[in-house]
Amino acid sequence: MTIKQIADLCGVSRGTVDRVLNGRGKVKPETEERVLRTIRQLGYTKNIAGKALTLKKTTPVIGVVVSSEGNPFFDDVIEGFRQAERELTDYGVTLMLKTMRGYDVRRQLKLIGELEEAGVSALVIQPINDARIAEKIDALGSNGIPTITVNTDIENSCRSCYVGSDYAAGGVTAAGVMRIVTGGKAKLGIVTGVSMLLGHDQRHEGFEKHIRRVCPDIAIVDSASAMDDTEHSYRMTLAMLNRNPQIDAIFIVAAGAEGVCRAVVEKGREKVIRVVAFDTVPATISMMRSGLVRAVICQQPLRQGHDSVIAAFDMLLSGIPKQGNRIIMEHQIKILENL
Amino acid sequence: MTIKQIADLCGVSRGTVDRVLNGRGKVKPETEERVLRTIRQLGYTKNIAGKALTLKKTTPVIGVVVSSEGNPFFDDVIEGFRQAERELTDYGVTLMLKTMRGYDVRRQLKLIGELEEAGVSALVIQPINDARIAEKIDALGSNGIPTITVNTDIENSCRSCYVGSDYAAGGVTAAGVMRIVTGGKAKLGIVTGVSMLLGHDQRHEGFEKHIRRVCPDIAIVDSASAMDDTEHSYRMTLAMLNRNPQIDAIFIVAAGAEGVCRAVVEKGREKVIRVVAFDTVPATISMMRSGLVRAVICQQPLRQGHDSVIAAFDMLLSGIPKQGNRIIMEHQIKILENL
DNA sequence: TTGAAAGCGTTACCAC
DNA sequence: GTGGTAACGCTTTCAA
Repeated sequence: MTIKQIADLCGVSRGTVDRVLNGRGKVKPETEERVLRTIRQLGYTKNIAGKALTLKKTTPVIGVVVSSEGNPFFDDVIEGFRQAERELTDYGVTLMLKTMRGYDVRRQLKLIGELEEAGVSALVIQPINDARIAEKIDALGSNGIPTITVNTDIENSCRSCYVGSDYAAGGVTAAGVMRIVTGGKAKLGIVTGVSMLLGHDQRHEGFEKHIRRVCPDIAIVDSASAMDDTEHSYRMTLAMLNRNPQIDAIFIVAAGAEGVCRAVVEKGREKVIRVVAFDTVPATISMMRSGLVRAVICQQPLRQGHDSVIAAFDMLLSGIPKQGNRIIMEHQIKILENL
Repeated sequence: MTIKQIADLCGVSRGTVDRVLNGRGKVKPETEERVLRTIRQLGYTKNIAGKALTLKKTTPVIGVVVSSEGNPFFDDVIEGFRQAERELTDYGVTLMLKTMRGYDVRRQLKLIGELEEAGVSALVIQPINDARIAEKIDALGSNGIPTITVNTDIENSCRSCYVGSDYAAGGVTAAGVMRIVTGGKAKLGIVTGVSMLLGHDQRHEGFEKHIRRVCPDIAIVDSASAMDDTEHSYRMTLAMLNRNPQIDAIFIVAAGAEGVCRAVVEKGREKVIRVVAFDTVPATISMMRSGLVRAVICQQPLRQGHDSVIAAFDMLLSGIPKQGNRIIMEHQIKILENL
């Protein structure tokens, strides 16, 4: 079914059908009704090859906002953005990337505003889980600018699609890895993440619940807060190890592995403590090589970046996310051999 | 740079540039030279949006040949084929799927011939590693029909792209999993795969080499041949366990996990023997649930199917595989928690 | 409120 | 050998 066929069947012109399909108004109600009825009966879907060709004339810009500064995990995500951008050159699509440090709502709102000013056609954003951001996303949506959330999702907003991992499932996977690495027996310390991001708490909870359920001999003895910061996680871990010298395993919920490991080495416990962490950033990888980190759970940052931009493009092309409104990355278990 | 721009610059028509670009002949040598020179200088690449639109008129068919019968691993691969086919409906692309059982070269040649007769525009094939198949692939190539190899590759042919795993690396990953699952100490039996497929030997070799290099306390005491067949692997494993009652770990190189496990249970060794296997097929999954199989290495069959068809489509669209001539699936380590 | 026509980039076909 | 034209499906613009 093409627009032309619909038009012929209804005895109107292609332009009229286009106006109905895209809600551009200025169509007599009964004409609109007639068009809509035939569309419903014959099940029209926009042909993306045709749409792609016209899209090129407008050279659409996709805006991107991520808290990547000081967070090496995002190096790969951004590489994924760029990879997708290269794939989309034929469609005239370009990216406008704004990076920030930390999780300040006002700052994020400002960057979104700048992109809006610049006239972007779609948005890819790693949202802070805050009502003001959700509101902004909804406002953009009613202006015809779809938003894709990447890496972390946001509650109570009408974002078009989330691209990232299932954090709770990631926590369960990490628990399984811990089970195998420790042989099911350990005194465990947990280093937590950032509660401003929706995922970190979910991951932590998934981990603890599963450990308690299937590993009676793994005791969670203490926890420390890393705040996604190397220095902070170093000091907190050191304090934790001073409080609990019997700890022989550590789970790191999010960033901060470098600080944790420094503390472990400083206490001379690197032969005893088995660490399970998230994300294959350079620091984690080198500590895996040294044997301190036994396994890492990876959430495919490159693909997150790539797929989120492609999802934004799909929104421009067809108005619906091709793979549904949640594109979930599987967690990969990385050991020395498959780094 | 578009064909029209090139044409205008050379003072020829679009048709002529098209003939030069696609080698359709009937162009005066000096005209051709002129066109080629400007193309080289200005770096023309075909616009895929434009090409896609014309492709639709020809409703191209992609032919597929896989040895899927009796091999549940391929259920997911085929699901991936279908998923890609759905994504390509807008381009008028359809699939023509031929399945076979086992690895008979003549049979595979016959199926390829049938697809050629039917006028397919591109081929996706799980090739038997045999010179006759390689020849056929080359012959198709010179007739303008590109071939994508999926799941296993073939030596000495000019296939356009291989989509599948790196088998040697998969063997190394499996060795790492075995190292962790056994704590680095075991009497190991190996159940081998099918030597007609290029990958199985590579995987086996990658595994053994790595075990010998990093696990001095894992002794490889015996091996049995499974031939990708449940019955056969059952009998061979039983014989192996009778010969070597001290075996307490088994690595299964390819299919046949069900037979292996039956033999282990029959010998009453299911509490002692730790199995590491490949591919998350239903039988393997249920044995993982029962605790006999400790971990499975997965090579992303769904994505293999999907990406190979997309790669074939890319060949039709742009003449080169978008992601290079090797699309390598990462191996995923599956434990109970991330099945 | 609607229709007609041009254009996006490529290819196929027919005429010269 | 070569050029012109129509076609793929959609959007935009201009005219009515």
